[in-house]
Amino acid sequence: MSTRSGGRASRTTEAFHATATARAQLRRRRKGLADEIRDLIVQDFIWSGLVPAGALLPSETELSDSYGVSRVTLRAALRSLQGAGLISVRHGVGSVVLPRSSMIVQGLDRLCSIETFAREVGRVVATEELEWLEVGADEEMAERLEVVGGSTVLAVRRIKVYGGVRVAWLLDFIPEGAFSFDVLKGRFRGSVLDVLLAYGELAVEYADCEITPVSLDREIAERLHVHVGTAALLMDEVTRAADGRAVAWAKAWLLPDHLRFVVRRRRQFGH
Amino acid sequence: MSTRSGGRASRTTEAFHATATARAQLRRRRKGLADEIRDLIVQDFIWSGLVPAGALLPSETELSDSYGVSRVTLRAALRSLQGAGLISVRHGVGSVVLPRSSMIVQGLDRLCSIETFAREVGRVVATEELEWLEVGADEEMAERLEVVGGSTVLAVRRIKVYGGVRVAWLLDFIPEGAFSFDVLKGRFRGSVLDVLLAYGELAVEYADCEITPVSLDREIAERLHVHVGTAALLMDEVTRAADGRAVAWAKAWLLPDHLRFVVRRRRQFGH
DNA sequence: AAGTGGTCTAGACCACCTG
DNA sequence: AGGTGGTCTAGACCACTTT
Repeated sequence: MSTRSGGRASRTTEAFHATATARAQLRRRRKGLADEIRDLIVQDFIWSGLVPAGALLPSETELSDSYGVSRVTLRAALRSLQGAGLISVRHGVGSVVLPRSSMIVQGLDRLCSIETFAREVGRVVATEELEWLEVGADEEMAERLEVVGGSTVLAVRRIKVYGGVRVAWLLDFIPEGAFSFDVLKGRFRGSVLDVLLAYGELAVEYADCEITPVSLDREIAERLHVHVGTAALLMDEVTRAADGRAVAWAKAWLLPDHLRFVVRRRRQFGH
Repeated sequence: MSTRSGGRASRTTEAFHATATARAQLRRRRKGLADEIRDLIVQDFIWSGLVPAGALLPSETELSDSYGVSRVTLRAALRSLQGAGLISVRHGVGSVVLPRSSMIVQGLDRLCSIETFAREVGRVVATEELEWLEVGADEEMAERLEVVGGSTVLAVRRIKVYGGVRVAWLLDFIPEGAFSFDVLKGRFRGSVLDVLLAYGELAVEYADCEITPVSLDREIAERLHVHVGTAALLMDEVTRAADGRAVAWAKAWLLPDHLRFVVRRRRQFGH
């Protein structure tokens, strides 16, 4: 077997050659060729278990031949996998599949909700004091969401409760036109992000998130039932679709006693 | 003048064409062509003030002709400038020079030093109150660095100063055997990480970093010349080589007034 | 020496924005 | 319509690692 730990999956490629090329013909192009090839590699070699952690993917030349794309495009796909922490690319050696992180805490670089994070570790986060409001965009909202001032924005506010304790105060703003307000309210189960992510047509891709340590002022401290001056993490992020459109602006004040924030910092090559 | 705000700097390129091409011939290649071109663009158009904030750089075709590189390479340079937040590239329009932030923006998922981030935006951070100590590993150090208790550990402490203001208190621990203490001290220019990253043999790959908002206690508040209770970000991270060995443990207390922390949260692939 | 990834090029075509 | 950025290709050569 050519996919043993440490071996290269050369011969495994052959089985894919014909079908991969055919599949590439059928591809929908809205995502960019490199991204599609990336997803195919993940499915065909990593998720399938064909190449286990520690083993090498087929070489760039083999992969580019298999999928019928240029080596430049194939390399863009590998670079993407590297950026996601799925493989490590080593000069003169090959692309090593990395072990899946056993991290229990949520990585900040993953775009998913507190609910999803809790569910993954078998816990439940409750939502309290939920409020929906339709407001006119003030100057800050207009700037962050890239809409004209005064246009309608849906605001959602609520408290997150975990193990009977208030752990976060969340505030979301969704501009009119980005997503149907009615659908959002109907499908809402505590997280705006989960609804947006579930809608493929919206193509939500990423959020640029700024992190600031703050001392809670009276207003928010009262909401969270903690003392004024308690240290908290403020996450301020704009969620964007693949085309760069802003689809939501979220602010979250998070208490560190019950939530841990972890991020894997990786060495960069392209810089 | 073609570099007025909102205008394109077309004609300004002509002046550079001859000299830029000549300079490109003389370049040293150890940095990668795209990175060198990026640096030249920053010097020639941005730092020089030739293209003010809000105005457009010359087009990609013009720039690639000027510097004598392919458009692919030129685009890699622009992508890099975009990643550093110096320009905004807009389809069908051009590359807009962005106003320079007085804050140092740190992409949390990138493993690089405060010094490197500052340098990328043309700023400098200074190091003060530097102290080196060799200590025996206590229980916590032994656990984090995965060494036996009591083994020798090199500790480095210092304050980071930016624009005359104290912005961070840093503490690093390096276990014996991971890296020559003498080489580290000799090459140290303010950042332990930069020395480690520069050593290819060490193969430093990533750091797992935990982020916590804290209210500064008296000891650290005094070091940073701020009030007790000031909000700060505590970053606690273990830096690891490709083979998983721990090569350093760092703790940093960072004041948010002059440092910004951003992270791009990405959707997970496939589903 | 052979095979791998790293970089760069010239050319082509497409999608987007603006007059 | 014309210029801009966005993407992709085929081919070439270099640098690194392993045999």
